[in-house]
Amino acid sequence: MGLFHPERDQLQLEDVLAALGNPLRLRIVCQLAQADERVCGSFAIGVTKATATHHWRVLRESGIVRQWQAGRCHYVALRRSDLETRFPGLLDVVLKDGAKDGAEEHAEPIRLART
Amino acid sequence: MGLFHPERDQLQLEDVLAALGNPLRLRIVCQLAQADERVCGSFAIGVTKATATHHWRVLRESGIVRQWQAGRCHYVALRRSDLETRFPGLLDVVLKDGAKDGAEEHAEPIRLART
DNA sequence: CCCACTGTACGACAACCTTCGTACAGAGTT
DNA sequence: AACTCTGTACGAAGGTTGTCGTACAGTGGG
Repeated sequence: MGLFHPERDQLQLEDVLAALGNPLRLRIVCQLAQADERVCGSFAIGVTKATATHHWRVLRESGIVRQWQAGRCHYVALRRSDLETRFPGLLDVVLKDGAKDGAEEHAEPIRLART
Repeated sequence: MGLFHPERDQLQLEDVLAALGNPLRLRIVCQLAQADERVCGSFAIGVTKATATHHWRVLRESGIVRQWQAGRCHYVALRRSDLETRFPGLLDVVLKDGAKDGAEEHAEPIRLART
């Protein structure tokens, strides 16, 4: 069950905006921007694994993130250069705004709800 | 029955992105950007009046456009400076992308479906 | 080989979104 | 006053989204 990733020139602005137009996904992207890559499970997003999988899929299929498996974990990274090529400036706008308010991760993470 | 408009400092990036994350509204915004203000009914968007009202409301309540009544018509305009102040660069990104593909209005407008 | 761990697959459910038709409200015209 | 025109209000239908629980698949460690 390979993970679908759209090619850079298939990215649709409308899909990217729709993916970012959700508070949870917007926070995830801002958190992710502070590292080059991270393990999916390391995010303190306060939803179950099933829900998290759903949101990762939306982010991946809109072309915002790339995911790959390594051992038991899935890694995830922002597709910075692809986004910058197709929609120059967009990521800057989003991240700059996210930096203002609660983009920082909690010192005491919420972790997944009920595992 | 006044039309609700959020203040500039109440605008939420997430709402703006969600509003733009719809093909119809994205096209409307790109068309609207080519003029300072326009009559709502002058857009060739191919949906009924009721549906158009819905989309104008989403755009208005997210803070992307301002609407006001003059005589029988409603006028609409992009809130360029408010958007630029709160999310600098965002509108540029969106309009630049919209300029590539079908942002131009049809010479032979579709007009409303079934009036 | 069996267990623990990370994440996906699937099915369910409620909430929301998009669209429409119909009815109505307000403004201008005749 | 009656009519037209633009757009809103409301309710309904159908689709999509966000969330969850449960079950399963793949990997690595004992």
